[in-house]
Amino acid sequence: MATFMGMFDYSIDSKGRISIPQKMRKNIKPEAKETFVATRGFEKCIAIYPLDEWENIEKKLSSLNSFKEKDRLFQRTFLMWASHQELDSQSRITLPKTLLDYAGIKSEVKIIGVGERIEVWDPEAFDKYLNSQSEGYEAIAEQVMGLGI
Amino acid sequence: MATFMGMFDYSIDSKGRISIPQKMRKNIKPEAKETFVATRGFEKCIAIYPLDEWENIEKKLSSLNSFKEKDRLFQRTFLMWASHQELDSQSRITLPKTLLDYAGIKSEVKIIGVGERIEVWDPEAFDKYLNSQSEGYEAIAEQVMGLGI
DNA sequence: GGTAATAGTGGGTAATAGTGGGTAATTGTG
DNA sequence: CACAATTACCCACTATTACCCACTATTACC
Repeated sequence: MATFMGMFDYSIDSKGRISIPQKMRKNIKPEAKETFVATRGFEKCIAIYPLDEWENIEKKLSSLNSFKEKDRLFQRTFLMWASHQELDSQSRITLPKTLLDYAGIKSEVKIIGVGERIEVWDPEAFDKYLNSQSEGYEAIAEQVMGLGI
Repeated sequence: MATFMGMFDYSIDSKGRISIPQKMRKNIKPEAKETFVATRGFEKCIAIYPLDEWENIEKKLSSLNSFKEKDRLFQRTFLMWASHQELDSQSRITLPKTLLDYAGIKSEVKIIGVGERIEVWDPEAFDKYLNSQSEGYEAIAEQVMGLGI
């Protein structure tokens, strides 16, 4: 599994392009073929998966039954935000305007590595998200990681 | 499996033609032979399947028992809306007026990729559909995909 | 510490995707 | 059989995208 980590301040140019940090590029598998899937993330951000990771998600999706109403709703709302993007010769991808609008991104972004995916946030939105949490870092760690690591 | 995704704002011209977005065309298999089947979708939209995907649906339909009344009803209502459409030299297909009327489409449309099919919506109808859902994106994801993605 | 390599950023130009419409062929109708 | 109406086929325009080149600041290396 590609494990992305770290936090980077980058910028988006007038054509909607964003560089993928070299520290993240170097642990992308060759089978991802320089291709990513950009989609709406949970909370107000953009999520970017290398192709090989995305295919795991597609496998899960293919088990849904499109003759069921709730499955259809999820297929639609989940897939409508997604799009394939290939690295250009400068190691950038283009993010669709719909996603930039959703995430409230203007020109500066915060890129963070979150395990199997990369997230792109508007800097202010990210601060706001962190500050909106009532519980601190240590408290959440204890809840989520439970009995220890 | 051809996995269509993404959301596009397109228009229908005075002859009822609609372009198939290039991002969707490029993951259509050659055995689909530039042919699609357009039919009535679930909810207020038009569903478009590449020929090879449609054949899977036909297989499912053929497993129905036409000696049962309910099966007959479904066969009829499902198939009566369907028609083959081939791409023209500009990568467009013509949508029958019956379908456009059903979906309430005037001239602007929202095209969304939903896995094995492409859906065409009237923009307002699509917003209405999304807004009519009581649960948000994150909540539905958790329900349908279980423990998270 | 100085120099070379490279990561991140910006922008110009050619290709092409999306859109619109004209004319010929086809269909079906009176 | 002639006509109207629809459909198929072709050509043309425009906005977007893909591809390429260029610059600067940081990082790696000797």
